[in-house]
Amino acid sequence: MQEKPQPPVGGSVTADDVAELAGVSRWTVNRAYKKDAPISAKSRKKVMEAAEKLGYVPDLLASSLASDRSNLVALLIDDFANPHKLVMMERLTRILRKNGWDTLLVNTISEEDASAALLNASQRRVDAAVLIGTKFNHTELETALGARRVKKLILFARNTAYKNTISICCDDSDAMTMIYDYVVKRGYRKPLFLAGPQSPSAHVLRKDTFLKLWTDAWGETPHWISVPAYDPHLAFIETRDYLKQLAPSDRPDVIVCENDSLAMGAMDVVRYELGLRVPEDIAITGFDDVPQAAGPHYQLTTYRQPLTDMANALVAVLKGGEVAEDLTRFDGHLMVRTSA
Amino acid sequence: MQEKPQPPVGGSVTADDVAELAGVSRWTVNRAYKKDAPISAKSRKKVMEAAEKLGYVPDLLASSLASDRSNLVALLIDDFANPHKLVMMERLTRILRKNGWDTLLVNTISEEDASAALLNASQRRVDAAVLIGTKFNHTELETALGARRVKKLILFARNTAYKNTISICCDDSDAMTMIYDYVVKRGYRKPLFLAGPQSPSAHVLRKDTFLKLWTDAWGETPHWISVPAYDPHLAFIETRDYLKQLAPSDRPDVIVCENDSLAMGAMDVVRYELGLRVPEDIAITGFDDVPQAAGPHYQLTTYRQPLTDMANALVAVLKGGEVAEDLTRFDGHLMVRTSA
DNA sequence: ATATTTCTTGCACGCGAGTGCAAAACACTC
DNA sequence: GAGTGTTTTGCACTCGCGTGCAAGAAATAT
Repeated sequence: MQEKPQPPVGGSVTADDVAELAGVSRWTVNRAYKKDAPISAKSRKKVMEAAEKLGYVPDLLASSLASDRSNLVALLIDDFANPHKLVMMERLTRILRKNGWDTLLVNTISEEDASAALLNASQRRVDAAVLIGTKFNHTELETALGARRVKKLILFARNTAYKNTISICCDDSDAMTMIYDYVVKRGYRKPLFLAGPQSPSAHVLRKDTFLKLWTDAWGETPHWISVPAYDPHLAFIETRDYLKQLAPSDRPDVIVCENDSLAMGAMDVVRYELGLRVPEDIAITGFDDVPQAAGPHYQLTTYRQPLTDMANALVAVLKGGEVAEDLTRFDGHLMVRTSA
Repeated sequence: MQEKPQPPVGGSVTADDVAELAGVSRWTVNRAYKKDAPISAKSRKKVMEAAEKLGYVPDLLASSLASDRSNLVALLIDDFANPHKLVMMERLTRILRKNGWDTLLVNTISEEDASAALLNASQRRVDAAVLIGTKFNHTELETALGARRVKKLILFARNTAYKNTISICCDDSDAMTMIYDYVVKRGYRKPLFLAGPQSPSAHVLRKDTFLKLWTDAWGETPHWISVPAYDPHLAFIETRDYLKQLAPSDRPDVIVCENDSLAMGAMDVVRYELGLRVPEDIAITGFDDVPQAAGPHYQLTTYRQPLTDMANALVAVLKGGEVAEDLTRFDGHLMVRTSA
């Protein structure tokens, strides 16, 4: 029923139409839209007025095709259970948009679809693929680069040794060292490390750093368990199963988590399954500083990454210059709250 | 440094290349990729082999340009504080992708950027714009339709009386009636309604329905307050300010919230600011059934919308057929948990 | 074997704009 | 006002593929 939009004329207005009305050539019309193009103020004005009158907007599809620059970025996510992703998406889309890029949201949850989705994105000639997922594997990356149209592959908030890839993240080992120092300073001595999926990808660095620091300083390696996804609910299950089979005297006095998503699940276990207090009985630390972490319930001591700076760095990379600084060493803050 | 991908030849493989290698014309190559196109099995096979060998993938940009069908949908969001959005995004992207559509994520948080973002999306000739935001205003919609390239405007999980717009949502008034019935059945008699922004858009229907039902049945209109965004933290603040100035005897016995995002904020107030118990002192209901609502902490009684069905309906609309059924009357379930 | 019908294939033209260069228009100097 | 330099403008060609139609090949009928 609502089948007839197109209040103006049928079809869309092209640069030719504008050119005719403005009494110039089509190329001049296009120039009018290009920042610092060789065009006189007068004819730009004529063009803009004509464009306004006709409701003309340049067609990005045609433009991308002709120029081989799509101003499109694919954002690949496989982890919609982690609220931090929402924060990242908001920040990234906003900052990318401000700089002229649009964002293609690609859901790579199911393994099979992942490479298909990536391929599909590449068919749109995205200027870059940004991964903020967790489980990406190397063959997937190969696929991405294999499809020649993905010009840049960027891991956001993740580090990796994989070549041909640009990583924008903070220094996990510095960050984890801060957490370690804090935990030790507060007097905790029986830590449990709660890790995410043990894929060959990024986060393991956090675990490894913490375990190594602890082992070097105290002579014994802390226990640790792994959760197959950064999902609070899965973290809840794994942590519960682990803690419940432990004698009370063997319980940790602090659970250091790879991120907030896991920390929230762990805290729920401590309180609702074990009936213990946080931090008096068991303290908890996270990573990411999701919005909920600041709420009265969790009050999570965690680490906040400088997302805005990182997003701006992403823009810089997209703009193409060789970026001088090291993009894997951003510094964040330790947010101290009451959970530890 | 990682500046030379393109393992194969420089530039990308086009249908012409494939055609040459396969010994057919370019058009036959394209036909090979088109479901039920007039082409012999033999030549399709030849083409596919050649394509495989060269690593050819059809260019969607060129295709969209030529066919005026982008298979792109713009997803507009202005509310990244509500965890339910993450669920929606996951569901929508997955189902859209399965049906051949890609998703452009457009952040419309800042009012100024909103119409610019929308315009920008329209320049990519999206097949439709799907709004899952909250504060969209009518002028924005006008802008969207004004840019002739937005062919369809769809409100997802929101109802509206606005013409030229397709709404896919569940029947808010049925849903709210279920909640009302439940609340009454459980014996609550002093409700407070916690509403979101009072824009001329959708959700007010939930508030209006509840207030009307209550007023009709009990002769007096419940108190209600409004939060300027569906943000748990803002809900916390508003609810706290309201409840704290109330004499204990005037406190509600149940807080009916427009959605879970608000409900979580409200519950935190009840517990951590008032030091009361949920549901014994004050019960709480939500709407949406976000993942956290099922966690041990909130255990929120809420209403779950049939997102998958709704997403499939969206696909049906995109596929263009006049959809017979009423798209504004999906039915969800009341998820009864311990919060009320 | 010839006439028909049906399936395949090739092609001209178009989608809407970008690029680099050459011609045209304007400015300025002496 | 001719000569030189600079700014503007126009144009041919290209990007990779879709559409509709007409010619060619293959299959069926007579």
